[in-house]
Parts: sequence; structure tokens; C-alpha cells
Amino acid sequence: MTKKEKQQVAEICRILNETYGTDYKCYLNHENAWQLLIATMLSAQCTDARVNIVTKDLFVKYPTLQAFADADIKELEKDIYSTGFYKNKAKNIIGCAKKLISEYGGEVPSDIESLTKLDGVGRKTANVIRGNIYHEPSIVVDTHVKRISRLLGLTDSDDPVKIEHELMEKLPKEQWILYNIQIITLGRTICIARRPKCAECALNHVCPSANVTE
DNA sequence: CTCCCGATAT
DNA sequence: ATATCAGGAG
Repeated sequence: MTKKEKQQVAEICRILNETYGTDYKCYLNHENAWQLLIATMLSAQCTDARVNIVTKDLFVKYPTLQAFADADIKELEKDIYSTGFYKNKAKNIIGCAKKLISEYGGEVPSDIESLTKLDGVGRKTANVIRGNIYHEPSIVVDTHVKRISRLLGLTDSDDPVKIEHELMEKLPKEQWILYNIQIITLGRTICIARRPKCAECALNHVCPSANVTE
């Protein structure tokens, strides 16, 4: 990383912390680790607002991991229908709950290898659990982080794993988990995929992709 | 690479 | 009508 790149990264972090604060906030409502795991599974290609609507009733109807393990798949499909991909998600949730009970004593593991062995749990979901539940510094590369990190010039890769490692090299460790939530907040309100509001963006003077002339 | 898939904004 | 939403598996 050149000196100029270091300055740009430092400026990005400074602005993000100033604009969006340094308090970590999880947008997926949950009361424990397995609830966050299921909420994150449901969040694939679905807004977090929709997930929270669904999980509000879901976690009352299925109050324990065992309840999910014992769930009727057709009924669970109906319960999560509005989040999309409901057949895969229902199957994965039941399989995941069973595996957590049989192999992990009903606890959610904290290492990437174990997490990604669970049905329907990939690297992104695993990193959400590590960051939120176990407070391990980790970069969650979701659709917003990928898109905006590319716009900022922090990476030119399409591969989430490469992006994760590039960001880990460039961002200070204490910023990793904050960066996730700050970028997601930015992506939902200002740097919207379909129509970025560059003129309103706090990062527009450090963003190579900013278009303020509109 | 394709498929899974409903809800929402534009 | 179409792009997009805290992705993952085959």
C-alpha cells in the first residue's frame, strides 16, 4: 500500500466513524447466537427489514433450536415464505438446527470451518456470527461491502474471499467490524446501488467513483 | 456458471 | 419491466 493509499484509507475510516459512529449495531433482530444464525440465513437476497418482520413471529413459534429441528418443512416454508428462496432456506434451517444439536451440543461454533459446514452457512454468514457473537475482528463481505469497496477503489476483485483479505490488509483491525455496518448503512441510505446520491455522500471527496455533477 | 425466489423501489 | 435486497450450493 502506497503512502497515498494509506492516507485515503485513514480518511475513509475517519469520515465513516464521524458520520456513522463507532457503536456497533446489528440490523438483524436476535436474542442469541442461533437466532442470529437463522436470521442471517434468511437474509440472503432479502432486506433485513423483511427478515425482522418474519423472525418476530418465527422465534415465538419456534422458541428453541429443537423446535426448528423438529419443524415440519412444509409449514416452515410457509412461515418464511416472504423472504424468498424459502424451500432452500427451510431445508437448510432444519438441517442446520439438527447438526447444531447433534454435533455441537446446541451451541453455535465460533470457527469458520465448523460454521461453514452447517447447512446453508457460507463465509458471509459465518463472519456475521464471528463478529457479532464472538467479537472476533472479521470482515463481512456482503453485497454492499463488495459494491462500495469497489467504488472506493479499495479492491478491484469480484471474489468475496479476495475482497475480505484485501480489506483486512488495508483497514485497521479495530475498524473491521465497524466497516461492515457503516458501509451497509451507507449503502442503504446514500450509496444506493440503483441510484447513488453522491452529492449527499460524506465520502464523495475521497471516492474515485463519485459523480457530484448531477 | 446456474439455480434458488418473494418483496420492493424505480 | 427490471434491478436489487446483510448469499449459498451444485
